[in-house]
Amino acid sequence: MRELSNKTFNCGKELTLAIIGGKWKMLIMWHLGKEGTKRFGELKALIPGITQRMLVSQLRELEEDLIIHREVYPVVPPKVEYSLTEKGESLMPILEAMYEWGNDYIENVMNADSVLID
Amino acid sequence: MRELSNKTFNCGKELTLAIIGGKWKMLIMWHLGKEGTKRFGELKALIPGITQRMLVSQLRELEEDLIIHREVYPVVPPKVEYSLTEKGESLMPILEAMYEWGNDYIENVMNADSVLID
DNA sequence: CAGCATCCTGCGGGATACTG
DNA sequence: CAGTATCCCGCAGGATGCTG
Repeated sequence: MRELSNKTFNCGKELTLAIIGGKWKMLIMWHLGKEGTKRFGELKALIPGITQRMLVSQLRELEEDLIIHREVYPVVPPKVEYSLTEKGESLMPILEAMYEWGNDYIENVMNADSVLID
Repeated sequence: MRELSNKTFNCGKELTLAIIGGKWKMLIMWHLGKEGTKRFGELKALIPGITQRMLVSQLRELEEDLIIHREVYPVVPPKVEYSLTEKGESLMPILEAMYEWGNDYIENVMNADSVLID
């Protein structure tokens, strides 16, 4: 389980944070969870600003943590598809709660609408 | 709202992550949410491994983001109490979900019991 | 007791170029 | 198309000492 087994946590929520906390991980999971299976190139197009290097590394870590599944098709040119595992799906309710809490915070606390890129 | 207003986010959940993502923030919120108001020194004692510098900075940021309230009593020696605001309370369900998901992950995926310090 | 002031380090993440 | 391979840098966070 990645370097996760080498680390210690004060509590379960820190482990959760360690898994979803990467710069682009929630975005990736969100797309896979809401829109289903995606190819590498599709994800790259869906996430403006991400570099290939970062997309690869974030995907690898999510895969190692058993959050996503990587399906390689032995064709030329290469075709690789990513999808959420069951464990990954089980994180969606948390992401949704964070999504709503964050949007509410932006509206009611920061009273701004333009903090979001999307 | 701290540097938060200077940054942009792809979506609400990233804002949420930016608020709770500090190294010790969830721990602090957890204690305040579960056990109520705490003094600075009590928090320090409750969170082994944290330095004074980090405790102060994490508390300041949480305060700036309106997650916790800081009550200063003008006495000698100083007495300062910290508690969750309503906004802070509204985060507890998310922390609890993360707590349970993480513990479940540790048991069923990592099948280990000793990853946790606590 | 509840801080602030400094100094320092690791590593998460960006930019760029190359390839089966 | 879906990746490696390098090089590089800012800053979150640790260590330590001082103070009203």
